[in-house]
Amino acid sequence: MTATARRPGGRAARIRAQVLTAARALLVERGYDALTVDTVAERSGVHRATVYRRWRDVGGLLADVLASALDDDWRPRDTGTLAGDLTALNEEVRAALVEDPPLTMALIAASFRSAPAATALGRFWEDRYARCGVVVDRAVARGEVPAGTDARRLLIAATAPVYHRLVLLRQPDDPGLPGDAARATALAAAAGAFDGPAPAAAERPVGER
Amino acid sequence: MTATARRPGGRAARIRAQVLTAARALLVERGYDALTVDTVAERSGVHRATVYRRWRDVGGLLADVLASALDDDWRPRDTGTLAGDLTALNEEVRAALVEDPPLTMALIAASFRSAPAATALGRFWEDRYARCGVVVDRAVARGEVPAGTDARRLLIAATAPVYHRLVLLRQPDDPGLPGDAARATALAAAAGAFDGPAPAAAERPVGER
DNA sequence: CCATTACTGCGACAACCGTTGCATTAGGAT
DNA sequence: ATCCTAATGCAACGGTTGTCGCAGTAATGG
Repeated sequence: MTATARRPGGRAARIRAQVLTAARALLVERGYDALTVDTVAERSGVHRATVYRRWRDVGGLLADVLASALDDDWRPRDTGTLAGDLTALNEEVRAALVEDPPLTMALIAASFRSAPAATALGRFWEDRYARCGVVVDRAVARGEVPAGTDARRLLIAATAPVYHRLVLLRQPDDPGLPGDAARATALAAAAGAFDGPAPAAAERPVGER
Repeated sequence: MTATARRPGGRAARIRAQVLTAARALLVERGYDALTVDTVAERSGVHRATVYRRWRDVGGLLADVLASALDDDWRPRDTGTLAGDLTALNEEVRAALVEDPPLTMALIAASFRSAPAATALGRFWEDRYARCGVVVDRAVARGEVPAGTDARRLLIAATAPVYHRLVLLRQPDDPGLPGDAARATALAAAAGAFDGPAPAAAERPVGER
């Protein structure tokens, strides 16, 4: 008696691939406003009701898209200095937030309408920040920052201003912003601003919480 | 506070007051999800079509609510130190973001669906940051930070992590967060991290290439 | 007091959203 | 090969959203 395991390969998997592909394509081609369940269903050749049953709404679709985008091989650049690494990171954040079509903005917007999309986006960022931990490790190894530096707090301090100005404040894009925030944060870190209670050089996966 | 300059007092103004009052009440009583044009219309006793014609959608309603909320007498607290002032400010930000009903979160969510709501919210925050400039002025006067410190960048560096973690990352509320971000920013400011309103490329710290 | 103008109430309408009951089909198991 | 089950296709539905034309009414200006 096998437990009611899902059927891994077959029609279900094919349908899922069709729908997610259509959702991705519509998102980059026509933007978030054109992304309705009905549009995705029509584009993918799958019936409306099926999409509603399996994904419930657009947020569920985007959550699945996000989850399926977690397994890439992205890594932060290595520029040789903490300020340089953080600047490069912030440039990527900025590029993602001002790109057109506004894919990242669309996902953020969706996260306010759908709980699944919100948690999926949180997981995505969690993964990204975890991968960035190596940036702080390198800075510690170079002696740029104290050994007890809290990588998470440092990374958030560096990137948060970029998100804040482009996403929340909706101020016009400023090419100097990534570098400014990066250098200010590096300076603060060197001064010991992020000395935290977390054990130094901790290599345990950040997935737990 | 001016709606249509054509006929300031009369039925039009009365209708507007009824609708905005109903919108405010519904927002605090039943939350953002219950705030539809139809609900507001029914509650206010004004016809659906009238609300659609004058405000277009929920975002337009919230934009008007926000605009009418700009004239309060809010001022940042004076605690005697920069870190204290920033902590107090961040505590207010945190309180606004975790309050229930989630009024601030509702306005942020609305800003992703409606351009008028987005600009209105931007104006609101712009006003708030301008009022907070005095915090930096006091710090300069006390000699805590250099005279050329850019108040805007400092304030954003201090508050952005709070918004980032509670709004974008959706991490659980952390009572220590406001103080941590405030102290780190005060430390960075004392080290001269926010010197200069528009740092040129020539002012990059040594060691970066 | 009357004429003009602007706004509102009203009802109808199409479009869209999401759900449901039922028949059919495809996968996997025996 | 045949049965069993889960998933899909299909059609219809009720509810919501947003718009429109028309008529009535309140405010303004003479």
